[in-house]
Amino acid sequence: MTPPAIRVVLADDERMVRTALRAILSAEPGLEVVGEAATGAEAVSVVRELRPDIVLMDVRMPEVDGIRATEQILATLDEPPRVVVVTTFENDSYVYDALRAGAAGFLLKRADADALVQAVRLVARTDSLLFPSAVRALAAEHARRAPAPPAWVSRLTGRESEVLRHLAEGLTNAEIARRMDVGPATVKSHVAAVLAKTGTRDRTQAVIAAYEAGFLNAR
Amino acid sequence: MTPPAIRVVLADDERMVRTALRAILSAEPGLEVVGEAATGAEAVSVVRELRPDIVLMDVRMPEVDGIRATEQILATLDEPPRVVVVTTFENDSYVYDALRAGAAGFLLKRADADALVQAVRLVARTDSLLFPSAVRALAAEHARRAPAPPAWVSRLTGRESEVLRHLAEGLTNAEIARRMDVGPATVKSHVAAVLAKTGTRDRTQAVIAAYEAGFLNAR
DNA sequence: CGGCGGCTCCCCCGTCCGGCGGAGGCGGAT
DNA sequence: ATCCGCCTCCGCCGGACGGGGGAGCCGCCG
Repeated sequence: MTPPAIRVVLADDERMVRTALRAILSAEPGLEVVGEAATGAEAVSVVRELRPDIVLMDVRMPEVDGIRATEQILATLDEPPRVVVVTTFENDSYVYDALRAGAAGFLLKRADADALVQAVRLVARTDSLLFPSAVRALAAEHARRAPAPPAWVSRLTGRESEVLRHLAEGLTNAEIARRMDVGPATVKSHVAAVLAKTGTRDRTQAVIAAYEAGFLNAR
Repeated sequence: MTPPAIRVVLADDERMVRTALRAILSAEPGLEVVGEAATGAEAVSVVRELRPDIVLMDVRMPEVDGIRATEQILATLDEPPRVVVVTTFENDSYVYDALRAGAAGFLLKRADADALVQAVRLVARTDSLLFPSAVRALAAEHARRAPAPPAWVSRLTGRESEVLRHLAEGLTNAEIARRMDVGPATVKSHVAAVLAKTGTRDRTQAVIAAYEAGFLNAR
């Protein structure tokens, strides 16, 4: 006796993509595409009705995006399906959001058919295991989450950077002077330079700029 | 003609674990365990010599941990193997480090044999795709990475919270007063209260405290 | 009804800060 | 040899800030 088929719902706003996915998955024994959706909202209702085992969810969709749809599905259903988020990737930082939304997997559209099938089977079967280079890209991306370190960062001289770090510790000029073993006047100069280069008007704004720029994480 | 077997190296400091993994993997057609290592350093040299397709790498190992070993392997070899990091999980934030090190996959020790095999095959074959609830746990963990919002957060009154947010925008008291449509004196009072409750001495330190506490993300 | 906490505002005072306009030294690039 | 960037300091000034000590008003709760 064959085990019950893995029931899959496809959510993607492009018909061609759905067709392609359906073709690939339907050709597989043990896999059954039971429904499709073209928007996030539709995905939610379709899933609610059909109760599939797996949802292949595109990130970019009209009305409600894939991430929100995933959230809603996982939040409102008792035994939610495993949601696999699908993306073209490229400039996507969606990966992280997908994770947070509770996605069970992540799939690149350029993955070959074989990998796709394998992935679906895997996700359907287990709640444990592995992830991919896609996520590595995420990690990098996340590290890059200050991808455009504002120009001023590179313009700060060594001393100015030191001063800014100390500012971000909440030190007064006098304290910074002691720590850096220079006169208070010098610190004032450096602070002034930092303010000018960061385009801020006082130490508080400079500290904010430092935080926002991820300046404090850069080692 | 059968395709060449996927060549696997096991790196784990516990012999029993290696034995178990070997037993599982060797039983699979198309998989071949070609080597073992008990330390990170050993793993690096074994991999260098045997050039496997896949390395199952324990995180916790003597001398050099799995993360570093992974880094070294990926950095020093031309065609490095896919490294799958293995962990017992539990309190691990290793996941993230593993990612950064360039691991191609992540595997829980409690994964069943079937999933393990599947995972190895998958990683061997593709460079694309998916990851697991293990990573979801990571995401949660990462989100929880400010698990103890300092006590003062809850003590701030509504107005004080508003003021703190405005401070974190780099506004002066006068500007805050205008935005909140109150007198400057009132803002001074609130600021004083914020400083007292946050245990800081000036607005800059208060802003730092707000950032460190994740106060600004809390909606 | 009497606290009590939160919000609003007041004055005074000393300090810190940031803007302005310098200046000297030093090392590397031109 | 000269210039330029960086680091080091100086004085002066006005305004912003933070501390201290109030005060009146409201709404809630016992």
